[in-house]
Amino acid sequence: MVEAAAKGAYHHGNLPDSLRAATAELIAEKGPSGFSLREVARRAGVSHAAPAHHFGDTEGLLTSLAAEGYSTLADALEEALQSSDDPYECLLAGGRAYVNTALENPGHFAVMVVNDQVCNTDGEFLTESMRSYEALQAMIIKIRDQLNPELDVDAACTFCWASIQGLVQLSGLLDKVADDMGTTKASLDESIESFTHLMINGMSGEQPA
Amino acid sequence: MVEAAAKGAYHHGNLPDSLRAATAELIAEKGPSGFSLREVARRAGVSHAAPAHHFGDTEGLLTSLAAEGYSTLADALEEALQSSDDPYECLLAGGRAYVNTALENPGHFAVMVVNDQVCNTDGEFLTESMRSYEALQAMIIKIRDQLNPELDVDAACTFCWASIQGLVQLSGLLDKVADDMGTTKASLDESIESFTHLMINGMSGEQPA
DNA sequence: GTTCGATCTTGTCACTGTCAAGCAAATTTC
DNA sequence: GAAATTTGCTTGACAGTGACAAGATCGAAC
Repeated sequence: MVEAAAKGAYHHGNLPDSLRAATAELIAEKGPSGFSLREVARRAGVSHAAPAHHFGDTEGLLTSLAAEGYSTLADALEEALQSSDDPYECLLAGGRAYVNTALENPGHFAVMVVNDQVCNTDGEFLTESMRSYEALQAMIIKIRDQLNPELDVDAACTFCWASIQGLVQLSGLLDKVADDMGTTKASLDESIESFTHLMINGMSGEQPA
Repeated sequence: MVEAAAKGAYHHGNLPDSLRAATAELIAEKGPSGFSLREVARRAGVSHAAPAHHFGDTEGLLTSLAAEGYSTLADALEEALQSSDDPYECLLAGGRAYVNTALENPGHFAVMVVNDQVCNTDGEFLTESMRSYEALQAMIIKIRDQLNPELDVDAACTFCWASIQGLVQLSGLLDKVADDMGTTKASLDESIESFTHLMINGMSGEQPA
């Protein structure tokens, strides 16, 4: 507690962080089903039972990884939220932030989105996922205030969240890593734009220029 | 091949079907991570290696289950497609069909949506998932023809698919089974309506009555 | 410099997926 | 209608897994 960095200086250095990193890397490489506590321990250079000491069990480790992912996502969304006052631009920035974060953290997102091994009542998990949700909510409120005063904010939030999450999934970002990160990223950028347009104007609305 | 029903009459009766059913039940009970080949074999009353004979390995069994799920979904979507000529009513019927099928087949949907243990290049899997996608596409074409001639059908399909899939996920239909099926079903019905409205009119559009 | 608690290791257990070999029943072949 | 063959399933084995218990080792506090 004396030094700033000393907080994380254990025998190993900082095992919890190393274990999370190893887990993210492993899942990004082999997919969620390729995960194993023992392999993670091996990669971090510790014995097979070391993870249990910090995270209890598999669920504990994966939950912690998911919380870390939501924390990163929340930061990105909050930044996007303040990037513009125009509701369309703001939502677009949010979509880009979501997708970019997913691309940069495939191992995290694989456990964040759908994973029955994650405890979604965990404190830090709840805090960070709520922070992400609230950033989205603020974007939707901008839309309500400037475009449609009668908009049901809750319904719209669920709608946007589901849509963007579905997009990330459909793009195959969650299984094995996209080896063609380049082309994936390019087509995703287009998708984000068409999604944003459709979310705001709907399928019956006028088309973009 | 002589009799109609004889095709499935093995020692056990019809092991492949029994194994799929046991798998769906097990996953619905304990979630995808609670699945085990040996537990499935136990429930079907056969030895631990019996499944391998029909499905090769875990991936084979889960892929087969996913294909079965998409087949059911495609049937439901095709029925919804023909339920109305009104594009809004048709899409609404499609959304209801999707959600109802998911509710009635939680074990199937848990492996259909996101699962790196499913081989998505499998023939039957491809056939049935394409059949589902094409039913949705036909709905979107109705929208284009009657509401918005300039609609990008492919983009709209991806959008709808992602949205509805995201909704099913967010509703927690894929983890553990919803024990409160009643209330879930009711709130889902509302969600489907608001989703359909938002997909067609967008967040900036006029609100429903 | 001893105590004490946090960090990590070693050893073990029941369980898992997969493979190889064998058995039994059904179907074919003559 | 018996022999041969294919199909359906069982038994046995092996390396790997998650979780637990007990012990070792290190850092810090006093």
